[in-house]
Amino acid sequence: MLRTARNTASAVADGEARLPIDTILVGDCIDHMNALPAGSVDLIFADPPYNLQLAEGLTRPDQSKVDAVDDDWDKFESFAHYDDFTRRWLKAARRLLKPDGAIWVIGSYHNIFRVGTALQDLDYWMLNDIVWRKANPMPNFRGTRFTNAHETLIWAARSQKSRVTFNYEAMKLSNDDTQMRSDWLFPICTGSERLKDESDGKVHPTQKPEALLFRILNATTKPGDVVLDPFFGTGTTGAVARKLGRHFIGIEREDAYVAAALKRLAAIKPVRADALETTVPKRAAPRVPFGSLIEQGLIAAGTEIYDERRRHSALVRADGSVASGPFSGSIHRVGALVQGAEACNGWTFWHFEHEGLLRPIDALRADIRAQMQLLSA
Amino acid sequence: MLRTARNTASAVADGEARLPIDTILVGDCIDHMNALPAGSVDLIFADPPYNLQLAEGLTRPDQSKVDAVDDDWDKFESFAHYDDFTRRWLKAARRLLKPDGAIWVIGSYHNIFRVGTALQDLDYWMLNDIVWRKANPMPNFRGTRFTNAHETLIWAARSQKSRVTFNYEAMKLSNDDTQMRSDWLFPICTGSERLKDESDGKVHPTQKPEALLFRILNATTKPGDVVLDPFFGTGTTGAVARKLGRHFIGIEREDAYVAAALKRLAAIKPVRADALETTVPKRAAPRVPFGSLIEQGLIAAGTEIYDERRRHSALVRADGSVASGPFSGSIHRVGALVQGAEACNGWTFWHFEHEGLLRPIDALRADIRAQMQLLSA
DNA sequence: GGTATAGGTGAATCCTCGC
DNA sequence: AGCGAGGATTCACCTATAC
Repeated sequence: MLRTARNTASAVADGEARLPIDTILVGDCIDHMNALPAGSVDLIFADPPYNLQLAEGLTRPDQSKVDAVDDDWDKFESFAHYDDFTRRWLKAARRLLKPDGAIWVIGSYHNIFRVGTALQDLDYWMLNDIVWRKANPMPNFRGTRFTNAHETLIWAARSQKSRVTFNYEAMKLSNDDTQMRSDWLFPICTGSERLKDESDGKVHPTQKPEALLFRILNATTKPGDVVLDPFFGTGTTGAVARKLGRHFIGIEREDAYVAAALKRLAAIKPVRADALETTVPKRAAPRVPFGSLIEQGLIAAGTEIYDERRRHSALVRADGSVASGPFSGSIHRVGALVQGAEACNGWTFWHFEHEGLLRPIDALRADIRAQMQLLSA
Repeated sequence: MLRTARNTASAVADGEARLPIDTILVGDCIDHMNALPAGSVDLIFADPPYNLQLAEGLTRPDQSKVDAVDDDWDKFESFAHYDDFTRRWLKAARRLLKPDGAIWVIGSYHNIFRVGTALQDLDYWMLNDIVWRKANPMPNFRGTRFTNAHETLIWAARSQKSRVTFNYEAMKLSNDDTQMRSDWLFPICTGSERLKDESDGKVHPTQKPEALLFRILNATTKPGDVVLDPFFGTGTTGAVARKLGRHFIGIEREDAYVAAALKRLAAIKPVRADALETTVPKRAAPRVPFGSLIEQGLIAAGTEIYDERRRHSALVRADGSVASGPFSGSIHRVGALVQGAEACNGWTFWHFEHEGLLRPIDALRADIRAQMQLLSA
């Protein structure tokens, strides 16, 4: 029997009539996932039990006891049991994903290799492994190993042919205009962000920082997407999803975590809608054929166009093709041919003369797109 | 039939009468390992094929072709075949290790999860996973994923009860007196260190940097130890072992690699024991991209920011971009656009309001850096 | 002889749409 | 489904050449 805790009046969209959006489902994650409709979820974030094999009673050099993860939910009899559990929840998760859906799983060296192998065996398609470098990891108190200063995340598509969401431009521009790398630096979750119980202890032993989820959801979901977290804990995924205008479905077994998550989620304020807007990336911008530049008089048939260094030139013809020596065809084809290259982006390769300077013809396309924007507004 | 290439007159120690020390064994690594005496090796370093499964023909944005790893030795029919190969060589390797011996294996997300699972299944005992962060990785040319900027190493003991060598003090000393962490930063192998053939091409497609092996051997072997490398390639492990006064046994199948390794090893001069200390680069201030200020809650999405004289303003958006009138993009890009300038340092140009006063957003970056410094101290 | 510019390159599972 | 065409995409190094 499944119990459902609903924390908000949920706006249920068409076609998602049975999807318990912005809700925590209380109980076993495999049972709950199997009861949800197939192909209904955009992204899954999972922070499964790590199967830590800790010896009893780790103490710090000052003899104080380390509050280790020793909860029952992290206990498995063997790798075989852990693998069985892992494969069952990953299989249930895959059924829930839309064809272009993706999954994130976080883990440590105790379990991430089992998870990665299972993902590959279940025909997920690996996209990246990401390293969360902890700014403030727990030191290795015994001085017997390297400080365990990172955790590993796997980002995988539902299948090899899935065309997953990746907000490349957002990642790049938020990273001082260079590509976001696979190694991320964040502090662990401490201070006021860390949920405390009545006796001021941690509510959850492995609460993840919101910054981590912020980057994940920003990078691999769109506003309005549905994000499922089968190991919801105290609801970090839900909290960030709400802030970012995404929907969540949480599944959690422990009542104490559910209670803490509900309280936390009730206090979340979504960010302003206009702060969720993103720059339209070039690849999502409407297609503008070169011919329409000529039709609209932005460039005249008979004009000569050049590459940046004037090593090549071509003649713009009335039918939207260009000609250069023995070659003629599209701006792309001719750009490739004159260079002896396989391919070429004619929009950035070719330039026209304007007040003695060369400007890429892509600037004219941008003018047309701006004009289209105005007209449709 | 096994062939043996011996590059030096080897000093054979007592009890190691049959151990081909400081030698390259030419041929299949599993055959060779099975022919060596059990329990005779202190450490194994292995850089096995990664099973990359690359598609045809990746080009850079400038249309130049990427010289991919397409060697036959990296081709496997399926994960099952790769697993079978992995388990066979790891089993042979384990037989060779002394009771307190250990192994290092390096890989990428294509193979490292298979390797890690196999290690655990074969009763190796995992000690750390280590992340080699590449200072200069190849970018993601298509803008479809995060830059694959690291590789993963696993350090594992022969068994749970092995008492492995770990030179904790040496690591701490060489790391500004703080514990060495599990994330290591090194450049990839380029320049004069990279072995070139007659036509100036690379001899081996995946030559590892000596700095990586330096740290590994410094951390987990003692002078005089025997280090086996079953995928010897052009002999980085052997070169560093000799420099550090350790013995090596290399196994390699490809004659071209063996020839290059022999030539390389012949030129190695072991350094004096007292000169083994490595110089440690000063830790640079961590780069803090604007997006991480939002992720970490130092500035909220939806906040307005201004230039010093409030002539311009912009909206901070959740994805790390800012928007001002018709412009949106990075803090730098939009700073330039609103001024009509070519470039702009957004960190000093944009300000936020704090108790009625404008403070540059650069102050928030300084806060994050100070916080990270504190946390890691 | 330094300095500026140009060119090359690295373990990479690297596109999308319409016919 | 496969195919062809449009057109999107790069960072930190290194070396060589030109002044």
